[in-house]
Amino acid sequence: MNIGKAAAASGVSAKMIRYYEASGLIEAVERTAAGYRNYSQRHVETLSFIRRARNLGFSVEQMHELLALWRDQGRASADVKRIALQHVAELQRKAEELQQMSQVLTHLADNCQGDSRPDCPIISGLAQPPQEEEKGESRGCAPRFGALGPKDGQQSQPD
Amino acid sequence: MNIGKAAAASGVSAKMIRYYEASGLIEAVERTAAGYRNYSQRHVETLSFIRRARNLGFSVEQMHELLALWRDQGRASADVKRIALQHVAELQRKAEELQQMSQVLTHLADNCQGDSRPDCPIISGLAQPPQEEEKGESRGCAPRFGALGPKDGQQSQPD
DNA sequence: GCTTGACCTTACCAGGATGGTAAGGTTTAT
DNA sequence: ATAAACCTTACCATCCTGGTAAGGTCAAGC
Repeated sequence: MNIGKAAAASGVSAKMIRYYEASGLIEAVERTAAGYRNYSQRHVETLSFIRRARNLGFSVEQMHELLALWRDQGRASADVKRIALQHVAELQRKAEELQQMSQVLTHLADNCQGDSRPDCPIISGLAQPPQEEEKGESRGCAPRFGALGPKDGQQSQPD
Repeated sequence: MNIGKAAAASGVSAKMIRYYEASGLIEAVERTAAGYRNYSQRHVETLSFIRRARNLGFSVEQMHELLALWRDQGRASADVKRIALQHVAELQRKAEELQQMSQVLTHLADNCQGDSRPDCPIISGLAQPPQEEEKGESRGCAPRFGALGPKDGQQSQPD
């Protein structure tokens, strides 16, 4: 099957298939007399594997590792597990941060009247346009975004 | 404060601060007589938010929108709220997606013996086509990747 | 004063992952 | 046979990020 079919079957674009080949993630396949790449079902499986790993957020770097493990069936699964768990930790961290951000934004929206008045806490609660101090006391209802950022201590008190 | 200080305080590299400024995501700040950018605490807040949003995978495009909410004081708060809630929905969606990914990977890793045996479910789970329908019991230990929502339907039809 | 090192400025270049386009050859279907 | 659809390579573009270079500036110390 040519690259178009393989792309359709695997969900990886032909463009990316060539890219993966060029970058060494996958091996070059046989060509027809005309120079067309010729893929087998096995290749499609590999590509599907790659696509799924990519969908899961694995970097190409990590896929390199995973593919090596995949191909070398004799390898200890502990390696695979290690890589996967590393990724899980990362995913968890991101998910939590998203949740935090969502909560803050929701809180802001909850305190927003939703009418036509322009004094919305979503606006006042977040930094002003990067135009100087603007030392208005943010209308009182401003939620603190510091809650989101464990790292920065204070805010809103202009120098 | 200098760009370096602002970078350290916000977690956004000086490089990226300049990039964000050049690309219009943030406005240019005042300069000292020598041309140094001069940031206030508020700017650091904005930058911190940008950093978080970036960490969470928001595109610069989306951040543009988010930042526009804060900047456009004249906008009716209803609009702000609506847009903010859209973003909340997106945050939630992303968080859930990440959680799903995390769960799948965790599940895979849990079923991975971590010993030297080569039959690791992470590998086979990734290799297996997303069986959306799940009409066959696969091979028992195969985690369902369809849950993760690969959008493709089929593959594995040999030519 | 002057020197030194750490900082700032701009302006480039690179790289990963992906998409687009162009120019030309091939396969296939009408 | 001709046209459409496909393939090939080779560029270029994008986004975001980091690196480097060449030069200006600030804050310390002698």
